[in-house]
Amino acid sequence: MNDYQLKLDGSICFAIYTAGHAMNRVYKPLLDALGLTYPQYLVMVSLWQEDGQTVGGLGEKLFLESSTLTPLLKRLEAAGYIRRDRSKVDERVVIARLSDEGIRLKEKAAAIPNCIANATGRDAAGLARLEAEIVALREALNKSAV
Amino acid sequence: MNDYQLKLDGSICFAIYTAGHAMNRVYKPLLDALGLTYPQYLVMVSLWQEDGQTVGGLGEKLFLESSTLTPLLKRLEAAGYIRRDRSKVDERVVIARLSDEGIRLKEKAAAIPNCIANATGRDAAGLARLEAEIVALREALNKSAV
DNA sequence: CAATAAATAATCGTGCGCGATATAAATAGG
DNA sequence: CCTATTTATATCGCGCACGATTATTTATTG
Repeated sequence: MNDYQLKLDGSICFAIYTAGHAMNRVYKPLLDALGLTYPQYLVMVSLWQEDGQTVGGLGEKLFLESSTLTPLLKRLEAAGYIRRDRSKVDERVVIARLSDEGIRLKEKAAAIPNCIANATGRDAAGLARLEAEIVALREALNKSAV
Repeated sequence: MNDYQLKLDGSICFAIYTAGHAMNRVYKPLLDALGLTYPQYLVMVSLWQEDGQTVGGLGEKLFLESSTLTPLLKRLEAAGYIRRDRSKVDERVVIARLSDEGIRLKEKAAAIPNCIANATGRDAAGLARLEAEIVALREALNKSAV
């Protein structure tokens, strides 16, 4: 029962891979205006939802390692959007907090989700349904990976 | 009508972004056994379907730039899986061809699509339907991007 | 047919993204 | 307490991935 062939078309993984690139191309001009990359934008969104998160906490939410986040957070700090402070309670922990400029940036970013939604050409219900399916796929893959 | 908020959950882009990472984690051990990365695997799959493709042709299929493909193809060549030759007809063009070892590698890779399909926990029909939706999303995004 | 434009790869710089490893702090055990 | 282990972040090396630029070849045009 070797049903699945070595092909690009018909491969859900290739579809996700290329959809991710396509998505980045849509975000790029919008994020350039804010001086952010997409992963940096994700960190900012996470901090706008809940300020003062640890590196590990952000990593769990965004599925990223400290080896990715540490330099990224340093760049956000250099850009003036966040501060990075060691926790007083536990000196191992680093906490990322929004700066005033980082807080102000939220308003400039507010229009982005609608721009992206428009670019997909789908209505809210269709997007929500598809998003739920992709999240379910992600969860299945994450469970399967040892 | 500012319906869409700055949140991670509910964002189809974040879902795709993280699903791509999850997918990579599943592929990694399978591809490590072949000495390939996922983008390298995509090039090999493309060449197994049609040997002797130009850099530009591969770029169109895989949605990648020459600045990504050139070094990647050089690594595949260094690994002994392909050769890179200038076209005799048009000296601007570089053609990637499978080596004997590259041809043999296809058999070792044959089981991978089934492994991945199993990891998704979905049946063939469900995967095909979801893949079609993600491809449609990709096309919509690519059209929207100027 | 020579000057110009277009096409094709390649190069360079920047920023992910991860695995492996290191460093330092906190906790556990004897 | 004092050592051993665990935890949290940081560092390093490698491979994408892209935009901007360059080099070379081919096609076009006056």
